[in-house]
Parts: sequence; C-alpha cells; structure tokens
Amino acid sequence: MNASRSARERVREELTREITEIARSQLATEGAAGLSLRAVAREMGMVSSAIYRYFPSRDDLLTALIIDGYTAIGVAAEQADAASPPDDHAARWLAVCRAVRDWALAHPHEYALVYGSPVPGYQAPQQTIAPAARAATVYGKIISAAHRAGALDPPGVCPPPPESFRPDAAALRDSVMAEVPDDVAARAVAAWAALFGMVSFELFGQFENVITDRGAFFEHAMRCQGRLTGLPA
Amino acid sequence: MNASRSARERVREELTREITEIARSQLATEGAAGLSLRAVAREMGMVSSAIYRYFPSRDDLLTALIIDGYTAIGVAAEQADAASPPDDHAARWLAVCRAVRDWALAHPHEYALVYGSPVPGYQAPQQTIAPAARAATVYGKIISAAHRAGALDPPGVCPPPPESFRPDAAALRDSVMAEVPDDVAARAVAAWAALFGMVSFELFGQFENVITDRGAFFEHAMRCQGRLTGLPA
DNA sequence: TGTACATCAGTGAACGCGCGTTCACTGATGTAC
DNA sequence: TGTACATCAGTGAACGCGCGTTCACTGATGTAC
Repeated sequence: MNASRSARERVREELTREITEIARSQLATEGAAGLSLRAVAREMGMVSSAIYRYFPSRDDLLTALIIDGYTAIGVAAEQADAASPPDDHAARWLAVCRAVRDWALAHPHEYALVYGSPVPGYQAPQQTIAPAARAATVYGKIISAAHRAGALDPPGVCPPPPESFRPDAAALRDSVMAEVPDDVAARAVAAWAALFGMVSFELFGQFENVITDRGAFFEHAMRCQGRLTGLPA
Repeated sequence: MNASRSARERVREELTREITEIARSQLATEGAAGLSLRAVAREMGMVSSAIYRYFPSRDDLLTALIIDGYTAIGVAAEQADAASPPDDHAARWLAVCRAVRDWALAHPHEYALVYGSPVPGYQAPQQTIAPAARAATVYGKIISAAHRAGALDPPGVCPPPPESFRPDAAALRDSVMAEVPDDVAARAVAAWAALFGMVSFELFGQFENVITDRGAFFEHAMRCQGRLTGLPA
C-alpha cells in the first residue's frame, strides 16, 4: 500500500528530524567537537546503535547539521532582504548584515560550525556547496540590482582589482551577481568577507573590552563597508 | 648553590619549551580539540603523568599555546612594520596585513586556536589579554602616526560612528591608537576586523571555488580597507 | 480477507580505543651544617 | 670535604569515563498472492 509505505517513511523522516534537532541542541552546549552519537541516542531514549539506521556515521550527521546551518543563514538573509524596500539597496545590504549577525548571535555554535575553524578530521562533502552559497546569492542579487539601477558610486577610493581576478569575476557574474563589472565584484567580495570578520570578531570574543555597544558599532561598520562597495549612504 | 639551582631550572625551562613545541606540532595535525596530554607525553618519551610536573592541567597547556600564538602574530606584525618605510603608512598597513596572512597560512591550526571558534569548555584566562593586543598595538601605531602626519583622508564615504562608541574610542586612544578622532578609530577597528575576516575566509575554505589567486585578491581587498580608513592609495 | 514472506527499526552486548587525572613510589639532584 | 636531609622529576598502576562502530538478534510493520 502506498499510504502505509509513506506512513513508515513519515515516521522515519520525523525521527531523522528529531535526531538532527537534538544534535543541534547538543552543538549549542558542547560545540562541534563534543557532538556525540551516543549522547544523541541517550537523549532520544534509544540505544546508541539505533542511530545508525538514520545516519551511517557521525560525519554524516555533522554534514546534515552544516547543511542546516547554511540553509538557516540563507533563509534569514532571504527574509531580511524580502522585507526591505526593493529599491533601497543600502537598506537591503544592511538588513542582510543584521540578519546574519542576529542569526549568529542566536546560534553561536552553529555559526562556528559553518564559518569558524573547520572541525578536525572532518572533510566537507560536495553536498554542502550549494547551501553554502544561499546567503551569498541574496547578497549578489542586491549588488546586481544596485548596479543595474545605476545606484553604485564609481570605484573612487579603491584601486582596480588584480588581473588574476578577472576569471573569478566572470564566474561570479555567472553564479551570484549578474552583470556587475570586475571592480564591483571584487569590492563586493571584500565587503562580504568583512561582514563575517565582524560577526566572528564579536562572537569569538575579540571585541571583549574593546567595543561596548556591539550592535550599533556593527551597523556603523557595515554601513562603511556598504559605502566601500559603492552603495549609497 | 645558585649556579646549580639554575641548572635544574634550565632543564625545567627546556623541557617546558619542548612540551609546548610538541603540543604545537600536534595542534598542527589534530586541531585544538585533539590536543592530548597523553600524546604529548608519548612523543616526549615520558609517562603521561609526568607532564603534570610542568602543566597542572590540559587547559594550562592550551593557555600557553594561545599566548604563544598571539605573541607570534604580534612579533610577525612588528617585524613587518619595522621593515617598512616609517612614513609610508599605507605600505606599513599592507605589510602588517601580509604578515598576519602569511603567519596564518603557515600556522593554520594555531591561527584557528586564537582567532577561530573558541575551544569548547575552555575559558581564556586573564593572561591571554596582553599578548592578544600585541598585533593590534602595531596597527594602532600606524594609524596614529598617519593621523599625526596628516596623511589620513577625511572620512568622506563613511557615516559618523554611533554615540555609544565614544567611550570605546577614548579607551582605544589610551591603549593602542593615541590621538585619533572617534571616526578614525571606528573605521580603523572595522578595517582590522575585515583583515581577519579575509584571512579566516581563506583559511576556513570560504574562498574555495570563488577566489583563485588569493594572495593578489587579499592584497587588493586590504588596499581597499586601507582606503576606507583614510590611508592613501 | 488471510496467510507466508520480506523488509526494516530498534536492542543489547561487545570490541578496542583514548582520554585526564590521582597517587604512592623510587631515585636523582640540590642544600645546609 | 662529607654527611643527613629536603626537594623535585619521573614512574607505573589505577580509576572512571565516554567514544564510534559492528553484529547477531527480536519483533513489528508492510507486501504479494
């Protein structure tokens, strides 16, 4: 029977989801290195070997969490962007920045899992690539739209990007930020990296005793980075 | 006898150094979470409990490694700065950036230990604060010097920093970048975070399939960030 | 609708491993008279 | 210069722990005739 087969499948999906959720909450208290199949099983009220019906190994569970992490950040970015006035590109950029930061503050260990130091002994498989690009895609669309609308300042302060960046810029145009010229693409990537530099600095404790009002400072820094990319103030 | 007491002490210092060195090399292959006292002892040809004559716990060994890491980055920054023409502030900034990146690429796990996700269950003690500031101090001196020489462009592209940043700016003037106005301090901190954002992106794999010539791109991005701070091109 | 068979989820015991830390000890090195 | 004592480094055994993974099994759920 088709309905009953999918009944079993529904239970399976539900339990798979529950496992990743418990794993996620363990991540939140122990960090990635402390994630243990046995602990997850314990919390599920299962025997540890039962987990292997759902994930063939610990690394596969980690992969699932990484994909979820990237996806969650991507979704947060998408929602923040969608809630902003489409023609106010600077506001959209700031909204995405805030979304990334807010998500990171709310899920520090998950953030560390995807944007922090790699988990030792873990090699990220191919499947993580597409979800990883999701937030960047939102960003790319904003830059593209701003460029197409003629809303981007001329380079001004920035020197031209290196020759060797040309093929990368072409690839970026094909994937996430259509039509933008090389120099805009270069500055855009730099600003994107700067965003995560700020978030990581805050999250990993580098602003301890340095920046008090981190939300306001972050906003300011991201405005500056936006200006660097050519976005209006 | 004083000479002989210091003989014993010299051996002690030597062995302490050897332990941290072996620990460092283990860090390089296993990452921070995989650092184990027993493995260090094994490689020293000692029994595991002997390590406790030198470090009261695993965390103390970690602390020593963190301090060494910050110090090494600080020293690299100092040397790079000292080798640059004192009046060419943009060159000094770039030299420091390159020094940080080169060191990070040469010691990825040590970099991850100090600037990556915090080690789970490890709380950084007070002793790590001073060494952590060493590289930033070099940077602060460059910005101060540039400001004093009148070599910094007016803010231009950047909005003014938030009110709440004023006390932080005052503290920064007292510690690492004397005399600079609030807005310069704010942009300087943002650029500093951007530097580590770039290095972390590269090191933690975010530039995979995105940036090909990472050295050249890094240089370009850091030039842009320098311009953002007001440094000349 | 009922029965024989196949699939699948979960069990429980076990393997083999490495870890941090403690503790009573031996023996060498240093100190004081 | 020699001897009694104190300090210290390193030993080896042990405690108690948790881990990932395998494997033969039981029993429930689903499938085909």
